[in-house]
Amino acid sequence: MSTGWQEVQAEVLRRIQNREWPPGGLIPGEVALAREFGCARATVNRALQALADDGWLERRRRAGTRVALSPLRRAQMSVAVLRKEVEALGKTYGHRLLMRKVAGSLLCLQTLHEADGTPYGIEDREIDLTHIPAAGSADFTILSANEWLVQNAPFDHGNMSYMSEGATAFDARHLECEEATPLLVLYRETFSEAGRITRVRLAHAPGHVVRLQI
Amino acid sequence: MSTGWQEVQAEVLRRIQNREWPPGGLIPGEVALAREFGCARATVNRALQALADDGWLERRRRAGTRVALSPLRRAQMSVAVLRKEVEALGKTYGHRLLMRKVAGSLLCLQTLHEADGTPYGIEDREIDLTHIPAAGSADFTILSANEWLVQNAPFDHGNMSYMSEGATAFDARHLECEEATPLLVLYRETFSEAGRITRVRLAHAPGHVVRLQI
DNA sequence: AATTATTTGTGCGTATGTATC
DNA sequence: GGATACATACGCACAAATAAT
Repeated sequence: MSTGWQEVQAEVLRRIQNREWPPGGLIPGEVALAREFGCARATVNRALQALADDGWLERRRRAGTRVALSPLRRAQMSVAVLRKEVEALGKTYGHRLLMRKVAGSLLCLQTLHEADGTPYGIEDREIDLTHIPAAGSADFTILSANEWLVQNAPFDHGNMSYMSEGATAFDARHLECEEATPLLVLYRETFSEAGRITRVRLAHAPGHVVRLQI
Repeated sequence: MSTGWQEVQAEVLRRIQNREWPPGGLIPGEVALAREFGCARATVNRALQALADDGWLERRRRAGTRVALSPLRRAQMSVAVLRKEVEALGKTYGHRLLMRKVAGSLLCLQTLHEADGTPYGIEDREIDLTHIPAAGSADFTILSANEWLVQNAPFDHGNMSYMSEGATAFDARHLECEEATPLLVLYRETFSEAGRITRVRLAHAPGHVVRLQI
């Protein structure tokens, strides 16, 4: 057994997956494992730490390290830059600013996103100009608001929701589908310390799929 | 400045978010930061490592550490155990096995999931008995197939897709909605080394929302 | 209820490896 | 090849949490 923490991690993971160490079971302490693997305790610690971060182990001082009861697997989803999403499909991205108006401190935008010239999604967005004043003078016909904000308005936290909705008349007109066609719709809000930066509703074209690896 | 790696991490993250260290920019080396923070280089290393894991930094030997160009924020989504999902809403979970049949080496199951007695989702699943023979004799009326598999069939990898579909006649009957009502539908496949363990289609009740924090 | 023993958490200093400029 | 910066190892020490007594 060589002495890298990644190798220790791999071996421990193997034992978990092979049920040599069953879910809920206590595994040997760090010193014992270090002895077994012929490495320093810090190396074992690094490996177990990483496995705990990934949800395979649950560690508590004095209580020891247990194999997680339900090794919850997680999928990661990034906050999409639609241009990259489209280009990843091998298609040409385009977008058109359909509407821009200011209502009080809110900048309201409607943008149609296209892939190879066909509608990809229709976006309805509000940006708070008190928090992002630069947005008032940005030219969203060049860089879409979606991409401009990712680059220029770093956020603290936010939330996303996916829902299934029937196409509204507005959706149907721009996505070139029948009204009430089932659409995958994304809502997203992002916040800085000061408050909400932007809120967006993005209705994807019919048949759109959100894929995740787990 | 105290000397914990978490504090170093917090301070570095603050500088990234405040643009004191702009995207794409090179940040000071580990030794310099260790000097500044008055701690060991290993402590700085731990902090930067963690930030790199979270996508804030990109590190390359000899090239130094840079602030990620697009600090892509990621949302995590766990592979749902529906019972926990329902209970997290403060509702009572229930499930009913509607159909069980064996076709060749495939075990086919249909399960209705309920929250407080109302339909939550309708699941259509195939399990490969050659890979998970124990599934053939499991009683899925007690523990749902969803939960049984999470506990008994650890998987290597898999994929999930979310789509928007109109309710089929089958969906509509069990979810107590009109046909063609827009539904959020989840498809998931999981694999072990040997091959595909299970494939599932889960149609959520109308109005279902998938929420993610970012 | 207080004490002790055990286990993980995390720090330090140091040494060496390794990729890359 | 040499210099540089990160990657990761080692051994040690002490802190913090908590199970066991």
